[in-house]
Amino acid sequence: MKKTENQRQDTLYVASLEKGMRILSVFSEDRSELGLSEIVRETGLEKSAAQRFVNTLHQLGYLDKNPETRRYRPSLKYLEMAYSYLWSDNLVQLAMPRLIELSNQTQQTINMAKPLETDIMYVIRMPNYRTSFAASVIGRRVPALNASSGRVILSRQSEAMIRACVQDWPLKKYTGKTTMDRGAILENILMAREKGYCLTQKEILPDEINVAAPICSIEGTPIGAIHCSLPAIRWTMEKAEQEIVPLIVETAQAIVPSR
Amino acid sequence: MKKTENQRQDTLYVASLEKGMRILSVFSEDRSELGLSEIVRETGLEKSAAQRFVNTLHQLGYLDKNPETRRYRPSLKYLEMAYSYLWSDNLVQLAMPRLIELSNQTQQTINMAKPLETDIMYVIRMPNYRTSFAASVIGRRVPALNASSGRVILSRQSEAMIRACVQDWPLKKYTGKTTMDRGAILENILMAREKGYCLTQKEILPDEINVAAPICSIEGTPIGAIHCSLPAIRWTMEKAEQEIVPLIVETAQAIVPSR
DNA sequence: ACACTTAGTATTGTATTATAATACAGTTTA
DNA sequence: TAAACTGTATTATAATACAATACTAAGTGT
Repeated sequence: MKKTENQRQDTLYVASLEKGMRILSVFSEDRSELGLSEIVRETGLEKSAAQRFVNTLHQLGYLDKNPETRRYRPSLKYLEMAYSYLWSDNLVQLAMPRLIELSNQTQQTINMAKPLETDIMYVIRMPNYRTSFAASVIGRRVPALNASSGRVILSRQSEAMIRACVQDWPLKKYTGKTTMDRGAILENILMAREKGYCLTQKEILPDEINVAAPICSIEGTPIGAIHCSLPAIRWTMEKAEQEIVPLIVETAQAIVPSR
Repeated sequence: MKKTENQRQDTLYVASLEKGMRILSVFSEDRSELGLSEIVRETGLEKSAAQRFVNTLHQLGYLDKNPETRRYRPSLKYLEMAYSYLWSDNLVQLAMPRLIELSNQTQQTINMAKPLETDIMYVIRMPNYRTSFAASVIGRRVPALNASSGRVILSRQSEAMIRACVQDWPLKKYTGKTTMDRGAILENILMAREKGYCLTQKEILPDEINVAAPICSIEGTPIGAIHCSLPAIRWTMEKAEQEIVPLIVETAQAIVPSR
């Protein structure tokens, strides 16, 4: 065994726990069922280590085991954790009733997202018409620069910060129409900065118009965004601006977390 | 230190990981922000142990730390885990578009739940009018006997099994109208067994009528349920039976997982 | 403003516990 | 029918998690 490059080798760091969590987190959108050897491959752990940790997680109920195939899957405990999170986030609690209301009014798909590193993560989703599965589940991460929510959150930062982020942050090509031109993205964000909301088109899904407005703390720092997806077949940017924007902006502004 | 009652003391069980998970899972609906000492109290771990594990989980990004109060909260990683779970569950993937459709048609609150030990857990929720926060988030657990979904899932088991469960499983008093009479519950379930759906009233929320239908595998074993909540002010059991039941039952029957 | 309690943090020597290696047993592939 | 691959079980070793304890900071009550 080569000496691992573990800098944080203080006595307050439990390496075993890290390995266990590595296994929990190896399951993902495209890795939803894994056998032991696959886990070994994906995590880089020793076979015997993987064996012990998987076994433990199975006994604790975090991984379901298919006795036929001997492969593992995330269990409902994964969902229970989401429940704990959602209760701990008072922004979610504040926003929930208003988003339900908004979803009712507009009869469109409504989301709330929070910034997470260079991404945004969807924390509330209320689909209102047939969309991709990915677009209907919470916990999804998308590069902030790709999403109207991410852009409108960024738009509340200093202009210097915005420029830096637009330059450095990752960007992913989702559709043929995904803007990969960082200049255009900067322009879009600066526009959002002026107007107080962000409009995008066909960035992540081919036939979708998106409207987003920022949620800010009392001090003015952006902590999330509400966003509405509209089918581009039946909507135009102009119509969205007239009919949807006011509702989104008003709802977002009404959400001001106590602290 | 007394010799712990750890039966499963085989070499394939990593006790450290268990302790770490114990900390992750101590956060819940009513424990959403905890300091170190509180964690010590709630988990029963040694102070120094809690210190190490909390520290590790914080460094790994699973716990957010408020530098002011030095208290910890579940991080967005908790949500990311839900995302992994949802992708791994093909029942969820199958059901999602149909539930969106159903939510559209009925304009009522639609849920999908799965059995989990003696509870059910909500895995999809689509609120359509103002409800309690608890009723709008996934991952929530409710005793199976309390919920129409739980009952309708049970109703597809053998009558012997039903009787046993109705006798033994836990029951929680949510409202003044929550049925604590196990005889009445049995009757309700047997009725559901005949009719193929379950109707309840004011069991968990004071002004709510619930309609549930089972989702079964090809072999006929119940693996989940769809359920609709109606405000009792505007609905009666009869109206629900006429207008909602057919839609719910049809949707539930249309969901048959491949294997 | 005072001691006083409670909270979080840092350090260390020890042995308990996680460890890697390896052997074994089923399954699928050629 | 062998070969290559899975998952499972066992063991001796030392590395790592451990509890104790001391320290510091922040509240609490008188």
